[in-house]
Amino acid sequence: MEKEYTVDIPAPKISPAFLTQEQKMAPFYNDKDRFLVALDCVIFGFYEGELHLLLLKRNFEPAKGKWSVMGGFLHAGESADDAAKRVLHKLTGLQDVYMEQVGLFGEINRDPGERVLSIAYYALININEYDRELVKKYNAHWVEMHSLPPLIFDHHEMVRKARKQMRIKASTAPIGFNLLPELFTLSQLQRLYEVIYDETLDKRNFRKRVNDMDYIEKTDKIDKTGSKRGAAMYRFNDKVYLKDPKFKL
Amino acid sequence: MEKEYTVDIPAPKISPAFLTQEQKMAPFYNDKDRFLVALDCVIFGFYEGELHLLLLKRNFEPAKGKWSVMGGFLHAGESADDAAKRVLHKLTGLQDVYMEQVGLFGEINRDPGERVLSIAYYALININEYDRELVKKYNAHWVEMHSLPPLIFDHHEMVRKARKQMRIKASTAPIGFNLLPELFTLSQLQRLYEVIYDETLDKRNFRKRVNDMDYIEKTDKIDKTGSKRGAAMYRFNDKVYLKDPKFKL
DNA sequence: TATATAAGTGTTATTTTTACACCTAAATAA
DNA sequence: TTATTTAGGTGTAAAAATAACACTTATATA
Repeated sequence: MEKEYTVDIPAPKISPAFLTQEQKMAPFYNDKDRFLVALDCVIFGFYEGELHLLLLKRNFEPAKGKWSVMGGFLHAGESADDAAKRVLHKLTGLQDVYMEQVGLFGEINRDPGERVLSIAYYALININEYDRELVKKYNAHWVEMHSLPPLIFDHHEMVRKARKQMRIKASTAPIGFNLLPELFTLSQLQRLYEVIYDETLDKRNFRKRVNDMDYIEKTDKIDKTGSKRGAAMYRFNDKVYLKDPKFKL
Repeated sequence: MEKEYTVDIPAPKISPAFLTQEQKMAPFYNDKDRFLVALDCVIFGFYEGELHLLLLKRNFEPAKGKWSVMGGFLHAGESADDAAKRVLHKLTGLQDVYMEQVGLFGEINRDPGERVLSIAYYALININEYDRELVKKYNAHWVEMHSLPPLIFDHHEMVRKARKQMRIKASTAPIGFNLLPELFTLSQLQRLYEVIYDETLDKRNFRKRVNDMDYIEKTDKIDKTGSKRGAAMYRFNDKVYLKDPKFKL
């Protein structure tokens, strides 16, 4: 009568939801391994015409001088996405930031201390808006993508994957605007896409394509900081974009 | 003197590797939550001109009649990728199968029983080669992609994401061949890409492009099963492909 | 008022993609 | 034996997308 619940049931996986209380208590189900799970967040920023990462430098032993991306541990009461948001907020003070999961990193010895799984995310932030006090507190610094220092563990691999995923996404979805201030010039936008794709773009062809996107709106503001002549400032209008969400740059 | 190791150290995450033994023992570090972690594998197969999924049907309570993808729990001694291979092997008897991680699913209540994180993978298998006895034992069946039954938990979301990722990957990497027998006709190949993209393709344009790919080699074998006339059989040559790995269909 | 600097603007050539219809080989039916 | 049926196999031209390319303009500063 209890027999139908023995371990001979030909079910490849028994979710806890499908277990009786007896089963949950039984040794067979109790011996499932449990894991520490971390979140690691690759934070992209754009300034002075270059892509940067916000990295933490350890100024104490051990591993003094090594760098890492911002991380934290997953808590029992929060989803993975929420935990990633918490970790990002802890360092930058920012909320409602564009984030995407990169994937789970699960090599046994990726953390040489104890086994820790890590869920990597990337975030795109506007470099003008983060909390500089917090960043100072964590000894974090903006580092140019092209001259990254040695990173701990598999953080280089995370960065590499995040960078690739970001590039692919940025080509078909208007996520790049998260890296810019609300108002930007076309030269800034072009330079942003040049560093995202890591290739130069033709100015006239670029502007032609931008011109066809109704949701990139010219404002009457002029930016005088970048040139003597001054450049028209533009804005991304997400309401207009959502009416016909097509993007290709 | 012990002071530098207190929890006031301004480090956002302390990896176990960076902890002293004292720290690991301390309550602050011991209270990190640990999680059950599952692997779920979305298995694609191609036959009778349609994409199929290998799904498990529960023929016992609870949730009798509901379906799921193949899954299993992560063990302490294996990497996530290895665990995914183990899970796939357990159901199909196959090794060295093309697999890709889809991502981590981490909503708190995704499993209504107890919290379980799940790392989703997808696999592409040649439908002629799996172990039918094992599949029968697990009560698994091939189900057509266009008429999927209700699935447990967030498995529909996993399938959706796996499907999308597979489609994108298949357009720029020669992964589709994993779904075909070693020798195949151009009609079979075209039909495969039609179901992957979910759109019809022009026969002449398709063959023109295939013809430009030196690593899709014509053999002297003729397939007589699909037509009266018989069709030339082709083979994917990965050695040739790797000399100049470009693919676009 | 001359100079330096980034902003701004159209046209043409090239490449890529799409559209499109008939003949062929072999099995099967008449 | 001949006709019919069926999937296999083949090339060209139009259309669309992409890439190449150079000069004028507005303004601050020398």
